Amino acid sequence: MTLKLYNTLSRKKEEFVPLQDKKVKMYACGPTVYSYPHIGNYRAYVFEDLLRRYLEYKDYDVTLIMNITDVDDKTIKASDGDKSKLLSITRRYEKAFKKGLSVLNVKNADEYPRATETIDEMVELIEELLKKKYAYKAEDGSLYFSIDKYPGYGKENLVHLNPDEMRAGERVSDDEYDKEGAHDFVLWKAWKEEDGDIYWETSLGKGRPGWHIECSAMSMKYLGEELDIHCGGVDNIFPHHENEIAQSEAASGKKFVKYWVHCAHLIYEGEKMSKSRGNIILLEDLIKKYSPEAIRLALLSTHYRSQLDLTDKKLKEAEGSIRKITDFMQTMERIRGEGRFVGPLSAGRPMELHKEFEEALEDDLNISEALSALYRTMRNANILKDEGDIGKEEAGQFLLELDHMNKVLGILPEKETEIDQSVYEMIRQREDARLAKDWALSDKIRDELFEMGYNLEDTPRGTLPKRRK
RNA sequence: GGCGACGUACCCAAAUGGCUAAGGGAAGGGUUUGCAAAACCCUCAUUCACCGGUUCGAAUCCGGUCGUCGCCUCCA
Repeated sequence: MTLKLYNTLSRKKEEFVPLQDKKVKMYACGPTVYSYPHIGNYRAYVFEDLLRRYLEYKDYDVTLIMNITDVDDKTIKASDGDKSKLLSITRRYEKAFKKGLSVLNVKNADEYPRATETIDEMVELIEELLKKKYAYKAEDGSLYFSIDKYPGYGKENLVHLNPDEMRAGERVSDDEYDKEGAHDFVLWKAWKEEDGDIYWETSLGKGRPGWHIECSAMSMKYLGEELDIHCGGVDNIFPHHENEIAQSEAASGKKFVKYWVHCAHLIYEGEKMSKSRGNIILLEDLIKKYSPEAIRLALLSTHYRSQLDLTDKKLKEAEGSIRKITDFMQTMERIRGEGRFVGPLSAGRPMELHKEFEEALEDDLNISEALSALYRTMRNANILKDEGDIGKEEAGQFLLELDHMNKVLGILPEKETEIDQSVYEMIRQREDARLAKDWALSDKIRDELFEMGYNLEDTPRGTLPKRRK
């Protein structure tokens, strides 16, 4: 089986074949740390995590790099041109960002390089572009990339725009006034008074890097001049990624990225999140009402290339699904550990449904089909359970199936905590009471266990305790 | 104006030329159970925004119409 991914470059699904046998060099655009990340930002990171986990599931050796943009117009504005304030602000939001990733069970990238710590590499790259005449210095000392020198710009790569027909100038900011070409983009921004003490003295002059150059410099630093996968939100396609291609390929003379993979946006309750609407939703807001697993599942359960409308209803549904899955897992755990579930079994072995799960994900990460395979796996097992026709071995196999799928989905706890022996003792007492038809005592014990945090499930082969969430 | 995506049941959401249009949720009915919870079973789109066309055959391809949305130098 081969994974197929939709490549923005070709606008088609393509078979994924890494540049070098089983190694995957993956780069994901990270956050600009000037405020708390909202739930829409996390959708992209959760999607990237799904892709990364699936590649690892397929035994690829993935190296993932994610940048932290800790100096740009917004961060400088937020820190009033005070370098130490810049540091404290960006570190605070970087920390919040990483905390959110861990809450959502997003696996760590191999490196999170910061822009402010990659200045040398960026300068080096810009020097190379100057040498090759792709870059020029404007009157104010800023350096720009000249797209006239790079004929494929906007035509052959990610976007199909005609630079002459673009509505240039509508939102040209004041610090871009002396570019030679209307669409040239800045590589290095010369120092201005409002930048205060936020600047670097380099061979390029006193100033700071432009935004686009950091991703090129960082990816080259950690992954080399050619990458397998570069991902980010669809909004980055133009101009950010188009610019990255231009500057990287101009400097290296090599094809920068083999597969560009972009994630669609998230809207909330049918509306785009924006400051003016006042509907920016932070992870910490949602966490008050929903479990991290449910939030992760809700973010995951719409295909990454479709716009996701996150709603309260959807989150509640996801919460129910998580309960259903964890409940199932616990049932199987108990059966696996329960002595009475041994004996001759007539039904067939568990189906290898993780194969169907895999086949679904092979097709550009078709998550709906994949989740469908998960639900069908659970139903197969539950049918056997209801018929009392499941034993320790089968339960163990179903758990293995579940574990396979969860390696990719990341929506279940890694390991189940032990159930205290006293719980089993109480269950035995309740079973005695039930045999004696002492329903009052039986129900009293059940209530006590409920208070202790357990639901009971009576099956043909005995009672199973399940931890309440 | 240019580039692009989408419109499938009450809701969410797959299937992209061919067996009965996945799966989940909600709803109704039932089985099981001392009761409960959970689970399981049944029902829930002769039809895929609309109109034409191509084809033996279309939700899927082509043309048009209507509607929603994204991008066109802040953005995940």
